[in-house]
Amino acid sequence: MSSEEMTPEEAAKMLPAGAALGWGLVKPPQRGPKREMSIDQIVAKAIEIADQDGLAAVSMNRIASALGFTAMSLYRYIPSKDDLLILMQDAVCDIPLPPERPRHEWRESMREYVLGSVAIFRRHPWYGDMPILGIPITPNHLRMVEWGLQPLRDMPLDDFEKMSIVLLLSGYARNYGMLQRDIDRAVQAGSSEEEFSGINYSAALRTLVKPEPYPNLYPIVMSGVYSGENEAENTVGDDLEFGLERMLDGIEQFLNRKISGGANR
Amino acid sequence: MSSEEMTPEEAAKMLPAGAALGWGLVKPPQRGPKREMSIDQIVAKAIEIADQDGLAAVSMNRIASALGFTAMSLYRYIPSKDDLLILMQDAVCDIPLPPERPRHEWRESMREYVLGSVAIFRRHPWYGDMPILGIPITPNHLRMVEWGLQPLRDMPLDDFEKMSIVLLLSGYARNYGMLQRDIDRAVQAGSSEEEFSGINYSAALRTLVKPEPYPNLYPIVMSGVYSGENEAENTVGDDLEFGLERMLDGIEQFLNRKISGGANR
DNA sequence: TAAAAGTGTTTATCATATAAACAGTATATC
DNA sequence: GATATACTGTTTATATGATAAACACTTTTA
Repeated sequence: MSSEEMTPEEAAKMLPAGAALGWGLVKPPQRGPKREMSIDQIVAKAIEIADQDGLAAVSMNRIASALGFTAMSLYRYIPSKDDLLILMQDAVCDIPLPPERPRHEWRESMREYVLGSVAIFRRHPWYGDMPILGIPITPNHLRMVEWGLQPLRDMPLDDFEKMSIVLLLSGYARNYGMLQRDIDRAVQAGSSEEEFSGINYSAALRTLVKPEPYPNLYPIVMSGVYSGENEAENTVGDDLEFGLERMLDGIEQFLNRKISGGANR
Repeated sequence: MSSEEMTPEEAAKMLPAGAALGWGLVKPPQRGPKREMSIDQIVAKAIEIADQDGLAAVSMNRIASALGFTAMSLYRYIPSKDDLLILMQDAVCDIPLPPERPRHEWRESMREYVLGSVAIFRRHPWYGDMPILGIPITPNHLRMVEWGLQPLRDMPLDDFEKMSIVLLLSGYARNYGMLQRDIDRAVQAGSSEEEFSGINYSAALRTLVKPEPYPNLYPIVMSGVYSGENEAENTVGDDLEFGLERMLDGIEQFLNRKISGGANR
């Protein structure tokens, strides 16, 4: 409601420290000894550790040690671990947007957006483990939202509808990204030897899932489809693509109804 | 591949302890002193604490203290905290399925399923904070999958297609449930006094999001739609419903194509 | 009537985040 | 140029977590 101006410095105070850092709103100190590290360096190392050993392995100690310093030294750069996590999240969203396409290729644009989002989850398996604290507020993360909005630019949609669609697609990307990550993990684990012992629960499920309280699930467990065994015979091909095309179809239908002017209920 | 029989006892060994407990595959001990607690009691208390103070507040100590025991006593019932989390997750999925509807009301059935799933996230805000470890393998959680499959029973779909659709809908429910939870949290926080200070970042975003790298996002931030300010004027009404109807439209179109026998590409 | 299995407790260990105090260093102002 | 100031990275300490090990006591089984 208030439309007063606001300086970036004031804005910084209203954001979590991690977000303020991400926006470059915290000026590096002028006096004192020269810094031996940098925020970027710390974040990069944290991401490296998370990529390799998971989010749980990211401790202040581990990061600092890997850089040759003590845990406490990190607090001279980043006020808390939560802020570090915000910075990590934002950092992996720093990917270049593809060139804009003509309006009629909006479906392909959206596919690009969703696939681009999913790629983050695959590249950084821990990304999906990060708690969602709220709407995106960091620069690169917001650029992902910008990406999602781009294909909708010249569509006959108001702001609410555009956001709803981006929400739908980004949510889908998140879901699918996490699924994909789980599959990657299972493949990694399975390729060793425990494929049949611990990770793969299908044998146990076949014993436990009875037609009794699970009439619809039962045949799917028995056929091995539930636990993703015979992927070779998968008629759907790619779950990502299947769901995505369904959603794009639904969106297209909504657009058509809007354009032809009918009530959209 | 192997289609040998398997006893429930053998199945139990292949599952995480929490899942085995959930299936009732761990027989209570025969000898020794009478137990003063029960697994159900522990899980119920853990859920109570999580509902009230969030998942982070759930510590073995806190649960045990609330029950009048020491932290270590819990380990006589549940082997690890991870297993407790599995049990919590399964417990809140213990909701009765609604009566089955005739085939032609499949859209309404799916709405019920999605809304039912979303309700779990609202009732138990911590539910969305639980890491997804893999496909559902606990009894109540699997009953939710069963619920999602139910409307598809007599549809001309193979197992892969059915699972893809349930995956799509359950993912959507999860996403929307977490969004709804975030809104609930913001409302709770905002109703006190910090509505304008910390939680609400819209003022800061208006300063930081420039037309420059954010041409499409910029107007949406400026109009206040991005941060969900003027919900009163929201044309979409309910984000949940909007996205859900788009998805159902997409699914319906897929079904129609399938029925009319055409190639679905 | 043991022996065995299991109870809840106490004590101890090992991470973890981070506060506080410290000795040294670069800059800004006089 | 001197010195106060704002830093630096480190050391030390605290608090909070999960959980292992050893304990004394209690039921049931043989």
